[in-house]
Amino acid sequence: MRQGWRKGPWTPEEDELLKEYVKSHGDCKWSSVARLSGLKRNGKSCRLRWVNYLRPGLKRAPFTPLEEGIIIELHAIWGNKWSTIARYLPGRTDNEIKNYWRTHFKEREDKPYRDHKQKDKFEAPTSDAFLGQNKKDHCQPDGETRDHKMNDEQGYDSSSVGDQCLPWETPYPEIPYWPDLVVGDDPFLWAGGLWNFDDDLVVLS
DNA sequence: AACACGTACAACCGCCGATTA
DNA sequence: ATAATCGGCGGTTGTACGTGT
Repeated sequence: MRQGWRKGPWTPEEDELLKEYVKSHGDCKWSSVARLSGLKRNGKSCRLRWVNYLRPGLKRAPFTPLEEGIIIELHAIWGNKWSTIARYLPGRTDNEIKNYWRTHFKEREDKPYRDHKQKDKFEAPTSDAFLGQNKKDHCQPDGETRDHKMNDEQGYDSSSVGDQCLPWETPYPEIPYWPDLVVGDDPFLWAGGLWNFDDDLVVLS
């Protein structure tokens, strides 16, 4: 392994270098980023910085109650499949959702409502509020939530869309599913052209 | 005002699967 | 067939900032 990679917080100069690199080479080939961009960061660090911070279309705004509801529901289905959950929340990264879950819900999962200061805040709307009545139609017949450690045998059909782990049936047809290869970095989608959580869910016709 | 504590978030680490030589 | 490399993912840590005492 190559020694001497820089670590720690990114500087604005490094961000600019990385943006320039992605502009000219695309957001791939992270292994060559150090050689081609002049950055003293390894590929993984560059990829992480790009995906979680620099990528166009990231919201970087507080989670809305609607987004909270989506996270709660999808986590109940998929568990800690943060990247999968993130595909349903354009403009949000898996890291962002993971952090949000840990700070807002994980403690309560262990000790419900322990945090008196957050109790009221936790009254997040259930997805019923925005998913309508047919939620159960797309869950397990007995209404059980699936094991959080669901694996391929239990439900993923990873053959459907390349490496995208689609559930064997989309749990919520009301929520457009956005695998990366569909959404990509389309500024229109990421900018909320189809999604506007500040108001209401805009469903594709 | 100073300190302690809690929260939020950026970033790193280790593992795993896919790809390539 | 297999070892090396790479990209992606989830878990964890470090720290800046806010809030309470």
